[in-house]
Amino acid sequence: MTRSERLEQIYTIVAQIPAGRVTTYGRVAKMTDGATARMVGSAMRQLPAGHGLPWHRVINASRRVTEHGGAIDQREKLRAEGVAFDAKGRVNAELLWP
DNA sequence: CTTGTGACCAGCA
DNA sequence: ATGCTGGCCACAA
Repeated sequence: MTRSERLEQIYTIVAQIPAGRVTTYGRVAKMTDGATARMVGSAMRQLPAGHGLPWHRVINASRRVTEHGGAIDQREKLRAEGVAFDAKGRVNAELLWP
């Protein structure tokens, strides 16, 4: 597997996450062939503008939004899609996409 | 619930 | 080549 092939896999998988659902870095990584969770995070970080990918539907394994530059926007986008956060900032486990 | 530790691997200085 | 750093994860304690 080359680096760009894994990137494509990551993009393809993220693009398949339905609106109003979320998944985790590790889950995306498992669906690819050889990518690690860190690479998924790195891929999301380097996304160009206007990519059209629902990057905001990717959260961490504890069902929280990881602290980073666009975390506020991420929560807002999810909320706009109907993803509810509880008082501790966690999303409902039933919203997880396999 | 919280921390700490080890594993993972692509970039970059 | 080496060393450090990441939108992380699983598994302790």
